[in-house]
Amino acid sequence: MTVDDAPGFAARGSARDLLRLVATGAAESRADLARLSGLSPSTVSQRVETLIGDGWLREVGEGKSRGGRRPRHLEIPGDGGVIGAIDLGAHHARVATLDLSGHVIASKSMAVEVHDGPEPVLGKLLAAVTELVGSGTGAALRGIGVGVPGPVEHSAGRIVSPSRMPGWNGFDVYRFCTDRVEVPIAVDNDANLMALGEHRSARADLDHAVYVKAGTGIGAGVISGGQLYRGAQGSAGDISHCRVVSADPAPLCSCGNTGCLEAVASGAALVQALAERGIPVTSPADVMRLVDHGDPHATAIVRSAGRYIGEILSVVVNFFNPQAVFIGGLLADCEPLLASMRASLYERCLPLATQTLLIERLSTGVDAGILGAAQLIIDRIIES
Amino acid sequence: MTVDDAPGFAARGSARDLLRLVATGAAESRADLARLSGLSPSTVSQRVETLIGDGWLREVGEGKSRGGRRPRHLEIPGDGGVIGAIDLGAHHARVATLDLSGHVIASKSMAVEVHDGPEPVLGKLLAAVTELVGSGTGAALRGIGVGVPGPVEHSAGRIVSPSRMPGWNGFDVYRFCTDRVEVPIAVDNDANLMALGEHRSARADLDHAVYVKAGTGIGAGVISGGQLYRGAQGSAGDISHCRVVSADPAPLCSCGNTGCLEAVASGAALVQALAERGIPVTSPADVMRLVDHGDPHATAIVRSAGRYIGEILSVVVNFFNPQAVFIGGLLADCEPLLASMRASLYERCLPLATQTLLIERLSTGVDAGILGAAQLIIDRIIES
DNA sequence: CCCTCTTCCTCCAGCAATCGAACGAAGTTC
DNA sequence: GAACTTCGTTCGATTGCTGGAGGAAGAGGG
Repeated sequence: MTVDDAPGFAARGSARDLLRLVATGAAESRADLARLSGLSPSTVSQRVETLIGDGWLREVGEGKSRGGRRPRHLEIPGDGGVIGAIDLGAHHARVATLDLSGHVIASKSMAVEVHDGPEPVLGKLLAAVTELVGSGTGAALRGIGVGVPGPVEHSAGRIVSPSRMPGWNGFDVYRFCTDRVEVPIAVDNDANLMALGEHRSARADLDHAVYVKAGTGIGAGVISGGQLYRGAQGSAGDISHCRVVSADPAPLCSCGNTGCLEAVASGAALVQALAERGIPVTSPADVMRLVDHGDPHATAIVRSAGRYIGEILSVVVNFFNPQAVFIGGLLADCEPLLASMRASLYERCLPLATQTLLIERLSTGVDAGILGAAQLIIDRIIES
Repeated sequence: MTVDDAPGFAARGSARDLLRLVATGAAESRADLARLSGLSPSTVSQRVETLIGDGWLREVGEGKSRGGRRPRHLEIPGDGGVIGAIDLGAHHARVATLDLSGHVIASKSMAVEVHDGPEPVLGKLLAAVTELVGSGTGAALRGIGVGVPGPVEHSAGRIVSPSRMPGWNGFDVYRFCTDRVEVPIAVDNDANLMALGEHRSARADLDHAVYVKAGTGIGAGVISGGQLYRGAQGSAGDISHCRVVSADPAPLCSCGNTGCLEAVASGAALVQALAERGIPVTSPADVMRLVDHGDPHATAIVRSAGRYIGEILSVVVNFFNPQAVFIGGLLADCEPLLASMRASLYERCLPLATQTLLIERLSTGVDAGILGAAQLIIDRIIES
């Protein structure tokens, strides 16, 4: 009512927040930090002092005067350590090293098959990360963030009943990694990491947003109150098995139900549907290529996928009333899909919920997942 | 990762929280408060002192010894003031007075028709509240909480594009009330207030829960992180116009779309559907009576309503992953509806999301709305 | 060149919230 | 009646922050 509603800004001012302001380039000096964080100059000064003492920040030269004393530039030291990131997909993975400000130093995509099972896949990826670290400047590895394409019990780092990861059920990714590498490990769902990465790196001003990952599978990550929202069991955002087609004959899903979103709109589903019509595709990337070449069947099927995703998202948008919906993953690059998803959302949501709703592609693209993985580690190691 | 995830408890310890512990009967002494709030005994003592000074608490006699010194009982004074509450429905309203601990002193149901327009309806209800206050102990009125069956811009107290409240669009309920009564006024959606009331009064331990109100219309309130979640525009929880039936011919909704949840599962929709089959019903209450009497048509239609609600809720549960789903409103008393809603949820949700999910009727019943209205006012006036 | 004004940053006193430890008050138990 | 519990208060100590004074360093005007 009128007066004293919560200000909407999350409480900015923790050591993490100050660091992020420097990392994103929003602040370059103590004065900047004071202005942006709302803290008093004295508080900022003393916080910065401890951050410098702990190696999180460094003074480096001076900036331009704005009519008075020159500000002393702050930056996050490049030699303060590197963070490893793994973003595992169904058919390929992306590994990277990032600096403490969350910027990518080196990255690499590689073909892996999730159904080869956890040990060989994770072993290969950990090796790739250590190789990237080794070929770098020699800065110490501070931790590794891991994203996997299935439900993760985040607090334990274990995989729980994934439908697209045969052989991974109950596998303890956290333990597997900590047994092999002696640094902090954080494991989460790929969609959650995508959400975290895009949010922190591109639109940290949003309080409530939904990030849909449409690749071989379909998932979503949720930001609520400026933070990653996980829900009661940590499965929040998992819209892959929402039923979208009630008519028979509805496609059978790997989860045993029929008409799941994943069974009609995921990359895997599109491949299967086209293959059944005799069109030779073996991967979602093939489908995207066909669409780019103007193949009518592929375009039609991609359009309907967008409609289906929009159908489920319309419920999500009405219920959650976010400020923005982002779409990422392989299928996000496909204009027809985005268009039909938008149409479906605008058609079926409350006008109140869509009047200022942003519906966009990820701005961080394929890097979102590894950016999020790094953020997870930064959050972990920054306090103490 | 294993270790330092957030504790899940919301920060307990504000003056509000202490008061609530006393109000709900969970704590009766300073020692209880210290144990339950996690604060140190000294902090509790001094907080309690100021609360007593401000008239929010009172010492009253001593309790039984538990092997040592007897605790001094604390209670919320009955003469500290009363709170007015209005819970407006489409065809009837409930007004009440409550004490500062949020317990109902007196309540009254009355027939009103929302389509008579805002001035006459609100005028009548405000009069009813002041009458209830007048017939009480003479304690001062501290504020009035108002719930209305449509979207409310909570920060302004104004109604925005309600589909079931002709003539109310844009009406400033807040101003109308403050112009007539010189006490704090708080306005919110009826489903939000139902959620707030049930959560605070019955299950304040839940962090994430969804409260569905199924009456003449259909709405939902959301608790996230122990707090009422409103979303970006304040329309969170509004699932009434989610499309649920893709088959033709889908019923036309008052919003102009077809197949909305409200058009197939609300009380109004059930009345219309039965009337079209020549069964003489004029209100949702009639439908409930028919179901109680075992009328097969009414039971069948109520079952399908439960299934439709469950269908939308399954998306909500997958996405939001709450600990509990509660159902309230007139239709909630109907066992077949609850049963088919449960079936639909269990069938279509991730096992992970439903394995510990509570699906229940409101425990505070018809009072939930006025309980929530009082909580809104308590929140407003308690600080200062 | 000097004086004034601005900006950046630090130092210091002080406030507010909380805690821990010590202690007094009041009871129970054996 | 001595020992042990429980309840509540008092009294520093700590923590986190703020505001103000003021020093450092520069811009600009006469």
